Amino acid sequence: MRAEELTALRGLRLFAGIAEATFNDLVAAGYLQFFPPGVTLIHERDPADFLHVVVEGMVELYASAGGRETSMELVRPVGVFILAAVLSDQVYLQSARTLTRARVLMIPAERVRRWLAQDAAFMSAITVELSRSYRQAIKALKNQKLRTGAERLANWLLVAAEAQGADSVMIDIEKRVLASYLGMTPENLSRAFATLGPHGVAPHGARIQLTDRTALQRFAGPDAMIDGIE
Amino acid sequence: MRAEELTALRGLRLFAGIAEATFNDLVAAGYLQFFPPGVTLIHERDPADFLHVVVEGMVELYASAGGRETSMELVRPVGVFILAAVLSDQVYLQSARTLTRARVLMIPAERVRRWLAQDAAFMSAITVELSRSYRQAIKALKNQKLRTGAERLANWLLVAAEAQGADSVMIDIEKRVLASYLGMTPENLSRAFATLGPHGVAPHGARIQLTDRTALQRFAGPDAMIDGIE
DNA sequence: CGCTCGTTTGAGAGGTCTCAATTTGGGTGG
DNA sequence: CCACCCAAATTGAGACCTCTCAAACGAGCG
Repeated sequence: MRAEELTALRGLRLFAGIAEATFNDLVAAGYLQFFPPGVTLIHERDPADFLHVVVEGMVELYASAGGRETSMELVRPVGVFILAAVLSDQVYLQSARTLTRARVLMIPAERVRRWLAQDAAFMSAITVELSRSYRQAIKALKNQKLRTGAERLANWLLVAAEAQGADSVMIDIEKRVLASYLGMTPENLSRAFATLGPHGVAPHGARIQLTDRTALQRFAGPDAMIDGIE
Repeated sequence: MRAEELTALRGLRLFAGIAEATFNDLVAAGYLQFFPPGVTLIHERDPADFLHVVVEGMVELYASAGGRETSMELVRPVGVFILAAVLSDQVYLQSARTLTRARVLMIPAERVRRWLAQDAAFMSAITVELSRSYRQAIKALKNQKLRTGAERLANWLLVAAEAQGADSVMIDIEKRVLASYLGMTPENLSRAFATLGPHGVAPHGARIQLTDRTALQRFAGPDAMIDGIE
């Protein structure tokens, strides 16, 4: 592993303040692997064997039921996923697949649980990370129950514009994935973009021009208790 | 506090295995109060001052945005709520109000955080509870994104029937609250019941007769990764 | 007995989905 | 370098689901 990657890993909330020995052993016990795009890393309903850390590339968490499927979360470096299943030694509630070529560190669940009991700082960091995940899930649920599709898209664009610090948003995932993440069909995403036209949104392929941020905000009704990132 | 209530509290996952001194101090520091129905206990956006435990009655967690409101969770004895906000010293993402006359134990957040650092078993128990809450939120999100309203109702009925161990389900909350919890309007809940008619569901006021469990299951498509309780 | 509030029913509008056809854009092989 | 090809994205039509507004119904309470 490259030094800068190690540094990035060390910077994870999950490892904040934990003993050097704990960190080193966890990373040493982990398998760092490259995966091509489209590979399923974990399957819903399987027992949680590894804690996964995305070091490079992008991973999609998704879930299925009754023949339908939906995107639950998009994980970018450096991000952890399926922490809860690992901690309580249960089955995964979500599946995960690579969206791009990706580098993933997989730490044996048993090892995580062992250090948990021995390193109070690690336990503490995990609690923080778990709280964050929980609150993010609550926000996603509110987003889904309290807004229409077009409103979810509008707010997503505002957050993305903020993150990219520009007057336009570059969408670096397939629109079908974005549609699923926002809880709609690809067809509906296209129509949602059309709906946002009068509110200062002009799509040019993957680059979305925001010509009137104020109008978009008026339509979107952003709310820190839904859109806020912690 | 009555002895049986203390026992019930002690049985909470949250307090499993923690030191007697920790438990006693937490309970002693808490305020145990009766509230009439319809009282708002906590407000979204307020800083988290107390960890709440429902000892008696029922409490609804709900959230608002853009003039809309939705029911997020129904907490019965003995249940804890807003744990994540208390742990990370943040604002509440949800509001809470009593649905019935209710008895609630409120433990100062600062006290919870203090013991957290001192009692490893308490920290561990909190991690378990937090994991459970997180997974429940993920399930709720899947339920919302992957099912129609009628399907959510059908699965809710199946779970309730299981819990009540009968061929009929007694709904002990207002139907408008159930509708909001299931992510629909009261009008739509009525229509959802009508939709389930051909699948062995016959409502008689608050008592719902399930005349054909097999047919209802076929319609509902129950899934342990959504409806399972942990 | 009559009021009030929750529930149900009805009608119409808007949102969302499916299926199908067309267009666009990126990648490959000639 | 270009033509082709495939997958993704868009557009269109119609059905279904869900919401709003309005009115009728019914149970509980004064």
